[in-house]
Amino acid sequence: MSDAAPSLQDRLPKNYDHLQTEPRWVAQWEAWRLYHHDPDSPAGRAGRTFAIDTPPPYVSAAHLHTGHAMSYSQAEFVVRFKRMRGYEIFYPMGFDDNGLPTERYVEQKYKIQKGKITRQEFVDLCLKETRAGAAVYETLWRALGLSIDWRMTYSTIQPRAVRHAQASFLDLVRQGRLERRADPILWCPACSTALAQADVEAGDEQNRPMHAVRFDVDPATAPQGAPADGVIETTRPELVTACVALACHPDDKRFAALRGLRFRVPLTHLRFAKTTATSEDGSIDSAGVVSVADYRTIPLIFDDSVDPEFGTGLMMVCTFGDPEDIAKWRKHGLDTVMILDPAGRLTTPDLPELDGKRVHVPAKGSAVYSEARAAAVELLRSHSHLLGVRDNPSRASLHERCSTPVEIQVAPQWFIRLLDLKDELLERGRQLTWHPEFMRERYEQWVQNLRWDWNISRQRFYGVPFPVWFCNACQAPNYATVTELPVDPLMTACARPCTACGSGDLRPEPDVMDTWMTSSLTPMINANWAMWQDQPAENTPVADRARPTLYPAGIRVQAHEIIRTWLFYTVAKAHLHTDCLPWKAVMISGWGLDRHGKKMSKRAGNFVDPAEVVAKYGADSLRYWAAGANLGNDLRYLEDDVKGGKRLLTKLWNSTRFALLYLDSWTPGQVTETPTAADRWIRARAVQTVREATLAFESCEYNRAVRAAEVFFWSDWCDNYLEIIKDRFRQDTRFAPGDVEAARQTLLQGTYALLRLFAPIVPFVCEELYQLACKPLLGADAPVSVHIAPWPHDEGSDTVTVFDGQSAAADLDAGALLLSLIAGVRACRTHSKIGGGRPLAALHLTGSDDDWTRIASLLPDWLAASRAATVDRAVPAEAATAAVGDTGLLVAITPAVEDLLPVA
RNA sequence: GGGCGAAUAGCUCAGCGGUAGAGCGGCGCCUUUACACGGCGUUGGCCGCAGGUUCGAUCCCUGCUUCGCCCA
Repeated sequence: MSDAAPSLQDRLPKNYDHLQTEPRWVAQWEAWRLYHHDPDSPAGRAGRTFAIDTPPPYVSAAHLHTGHAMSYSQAEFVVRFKRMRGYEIFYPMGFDDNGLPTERYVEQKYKIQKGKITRQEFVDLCLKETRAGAAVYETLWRALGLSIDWRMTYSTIQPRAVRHAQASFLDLVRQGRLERRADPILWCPACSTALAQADVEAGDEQNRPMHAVRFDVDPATAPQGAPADGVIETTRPELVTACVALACHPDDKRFAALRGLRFRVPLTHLRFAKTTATSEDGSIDSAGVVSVADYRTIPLIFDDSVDPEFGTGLMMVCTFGDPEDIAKWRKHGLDTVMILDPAGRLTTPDLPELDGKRVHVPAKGSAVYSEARAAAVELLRSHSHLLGVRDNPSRASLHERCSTPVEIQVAPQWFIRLLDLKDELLERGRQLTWHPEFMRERYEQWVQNLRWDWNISRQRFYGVPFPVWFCNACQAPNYATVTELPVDPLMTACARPCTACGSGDLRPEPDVMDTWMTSSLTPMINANWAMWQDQPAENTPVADRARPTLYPAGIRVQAHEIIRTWLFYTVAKAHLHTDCLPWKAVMISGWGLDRHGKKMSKRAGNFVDPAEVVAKYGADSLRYWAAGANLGNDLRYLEDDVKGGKRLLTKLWNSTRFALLYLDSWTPGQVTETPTAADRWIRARAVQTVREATLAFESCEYNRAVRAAEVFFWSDWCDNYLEIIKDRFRQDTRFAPGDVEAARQTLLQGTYALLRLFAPIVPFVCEELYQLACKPLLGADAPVSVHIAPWPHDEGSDTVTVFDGQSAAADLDAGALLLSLIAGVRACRTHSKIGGGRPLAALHLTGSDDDWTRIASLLPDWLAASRAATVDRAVPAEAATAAVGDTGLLVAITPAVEDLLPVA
């Protein structure tokens, strides 16, 4: 027993207590300002700054689950690695607290609806909830040990972020990228707001029946012998009275005889149909009120886009059922008949049976028969226009925030023109470094399939206001100036008369911006892009000062489902505003799944509370689980895997305890070391492992890094090396002082290397052990914290900085043979039921003279590991033998006398 | 319908041209002053199916099947 045992017991208790340790380090790191960004540090001044852009989560509180903990941990593995590599890190946390998700959360929590509460009351509630939510998040992020600079926290509703969103808007106006026009737009009837293409998702496949509806030929247009009717099939029978044309493929022979005819729109004879002129600025042709004597009649158009195989091959074009309708409406200059109001109700005053009926059930999902559809089907049936109904599995387009089927409305909106930029945006996607590479395809596909310009108007309350007033006299938009930002036109009058006509009668734009208008700017917000033009002012708060060195950022980390939104919009904004990529690389993480492989979510109820896991197993254990994901792949939450993390912590604790047992009260370097075969082997393996882990971390493949480190730690370091050297520290006389010194040097440097390898993944236990076991022995230059210790591999070279970076093949081969010999003895022990702790009288080994020459240098370590006194070539005939790997050699043991006696 | 990913031991997953790996589980042994939250030994597999390329395929190519996701 070491003479320093008492003090050691105090410093390294038998068990590792994460509950006591983790909060202590959170506080200490904070006190040390370990994670504060310092642009004036040597690395910062040398241009070695690494900024990370992580998703500002919606702070609609209390929906946190281990999936969130997973993705933020994964981002942080890379941050910690980069920090140890000597980069000046910029790692802020953001909170996205504006926009629809927060509004819906507030609506549901307080059982209120927009429209039944004042705008200010509503905004106040949103702010209250977002503050509460942010606090919950921050508590968890701190508990997880995320190395965030909390001084740099931003929120998308704070003035700095609002200023960015508005400055972005004005810059796009300046570039002519923005336009306000009345166009058909995606619309959520439940949320009463316009949407962008990215806000829409495909619903599950459901049976949405096809209704066969007969359209009669207008007799006035029909020559002798012409067909009497045409039959279409539709899933939207409630929109029949909004039909403005029938369409078929030009080559479809079945409908050739219908060419030139007009058709009566069913039901429109009951009353006059109302044709609405919706245009405000002339972008829609005004059809005026059509005078219809009896039926409203419509033409047959021929269009390549009609699929002859679909339905009857004849389809109706409504204004508007889907994007295909819009395309044909535009291309053929069709009339506009709007029968749907913003709340999703039919407005057909001439048809009381349908008027006011809801098109969709307000609840989630797409009901097959809404009240409007049921009424329309009944009406069509009673007038003999409904020829049949058949099953038809298909998908609905849903608003991703509320799962309500989207409709199409026409209203003036602000659009960012993007469709003409597809090629440039595709090129940007190719310039970006993707981890993993295959995720680029998601982006490519999304950009290629873009069919809507970006509508950034939202008819909501809680969001960034447009910095715009309209002139009541001439309708011209009047923009705020950049220096006036942030501004809320609802609260602040325009500072100037109308620039177009000089009128002083201006009204604010009531809409707010799409939340992604702000979220797409996170790298620019972090760099304070909107302040780049400002004069540097001494009294400008640090948070508001321009930080152009942070842009473009080093890396963006996010999950795959928001490639089409967050990633895409951010790339687009950076392209438009700064003509570059917003970050050098992007790392795409997967989802946290439940044990059955389904995505974890609050709504589905299959979530696990990360705070509970942290309390039970420690943040390190949860992080260890998160590190198990293959990059880009989803990861199941299995408690057993978290337990595996706990096992690792315990093992690190115990092995370092062992090391300290023999390092305590040791002054390094007093004796010249003489490394044995085992020392040379483990050092070579350490170098090999560092190299492997570094390469993995470099490409964001943290799971490979962990695996490499774990294999080394568990199989080589603990199971073999530590066992081999135990005898060196005991009474054994086989080893010279230089051999013991070599073991001590190896213990210290190996432990230090291991703690650094694991530090990005399990930062708490590594810090604790570093402080206790390594720091006191590393001398005056020892880093304050393991988390700013130099990574044991130089960047940009192949230089491993532990054990002289030597990894000789001969040492590895010798070590492999040594391990085989040890395993042979262990097998013999098992056969003879003799525990590993019992000394053996002798080892016996077959083999030629050459074999024995080869293993001569291994004998001291082998005997030590086997706790045997001697080894010879006389294998007893009666002895059980074991093979030595695939060498063909056989090993046998002679137990100590006391082990021979109690054979029962 | 198009795209991406996955299919490997009972379970969860690595591997990806050269005789199949880990963890968990199972079985047996060892209570050994770092660790029983251990250790040692051991048991588990036509590496989804069918072709092709190759001296050699779990790995590359083609087709198919099933599952997940993205987009029509």
